[in-house]
Amino acid sequence: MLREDVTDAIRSAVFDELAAVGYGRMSIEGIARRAGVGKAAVYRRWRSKLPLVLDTVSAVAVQGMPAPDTGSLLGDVRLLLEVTARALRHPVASQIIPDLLAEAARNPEIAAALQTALRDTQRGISAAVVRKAVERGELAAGTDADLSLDLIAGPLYWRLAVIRSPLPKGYLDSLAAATVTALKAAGAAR
Amino acid sequence: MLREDVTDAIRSAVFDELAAVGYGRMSIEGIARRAGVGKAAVYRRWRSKLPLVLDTVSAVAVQGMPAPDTGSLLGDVRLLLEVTARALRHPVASQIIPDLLAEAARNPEIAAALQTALRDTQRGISAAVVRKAVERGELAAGTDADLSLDLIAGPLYWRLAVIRSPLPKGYLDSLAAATVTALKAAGAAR
DNA sequence: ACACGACGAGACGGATCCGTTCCGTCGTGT
DNA sequence: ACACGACGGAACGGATCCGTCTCGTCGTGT
Repeated sequence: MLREDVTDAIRSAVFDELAAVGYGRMSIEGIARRAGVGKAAVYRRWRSKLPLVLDTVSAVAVQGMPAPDTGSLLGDVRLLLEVTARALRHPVASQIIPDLLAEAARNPEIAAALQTALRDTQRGISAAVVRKAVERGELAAGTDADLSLDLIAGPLYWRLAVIRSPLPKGYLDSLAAATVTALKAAGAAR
Repeated sequence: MLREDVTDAIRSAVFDELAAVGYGRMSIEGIARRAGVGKAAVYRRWRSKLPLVLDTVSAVAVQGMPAPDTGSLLGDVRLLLEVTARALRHPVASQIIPDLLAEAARNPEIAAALQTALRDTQRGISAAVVRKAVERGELAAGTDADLSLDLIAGPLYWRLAVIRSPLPKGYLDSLAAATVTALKAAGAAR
């Protein structure tokens, strides 16, 4: 019977190691060292680095974020941006996510794992927000779901994970307002 | 006298190696092998991996992109998106840029190099586009330059470098129209 | 109370890379 | 024409990691 506390220590060490050195440089030796664990304890659970990371990442993704439902498109977008910003501010997340996304361009299995862990979740939430706005008459019926996700998620991800600049006071409000306007324009354009 | 063809072969190999394995796994041994060159030829030019990459990246960034000037905000944004999309479609670029950006979160020297190579350039172009639109009366005078860059660059980078989905026909047109609307809203909000 | 087995530690042979040093060759500048 | 030096190749000791395999210890289930 594998000890759960050891499993947890390893999973936690994977996150720290991913954040510290990235997937490329990550080593099982380093993870075991960081977790205070023998290498055998790791190999007893996962065959290699890839399944270890895939499993650890998938385990986190299960925590599905519920779609916001504030009654207005602006409110939903504002809340969605707020939650996303909070997630992307965690130093560990903002290190690991871009790192794994870059690695996904090279590794189809990582790409698939991130697809279901991040992309599908966000796409679903974004689609739900748009759908409800259409029902309320705030957006045109044909509003493109993919373009909507790009408009909602793109600027904030760019700001927090690419440029890595801080968010000035009131930034999320301005961004939410601009995004809602963009969504309306995107629906009207077709 | 160092031979220039050898220097070029090394620089080219750096790009291929960065795209193939990423900065973390990149090795001077691998670069020399790929370039068909002795390791000494590399060490004769650069002291280690970091200056090699910094120098190679900086060399590319010199090719400054001119700010678009089509006479209308929509035209400028549309052209800017087109040029950016073309750049981000190059497989090598779309592999290297996210990889180095992720590494930049760990390495201040890489961060500084990318700052001047990418960020400052884009920021300048975006600011010029916004400034001209303000002069034409298309945007309010106080339109925030940082938010504008986020709105212009974010969705397309998200789409091409994060999600990595193809651009449907007419996507750039819809995106440009939505972005222009967002920019106008961003200016009016303050 | 006892046995099973997971545990941390670490040694192992093999692999890869580091940065340096030595060759013998070949291109270049004067 | 000649010498200087950069070249590709290869080897070097040292370092790190791989994946496996031993230890002796210690926790757990029955």
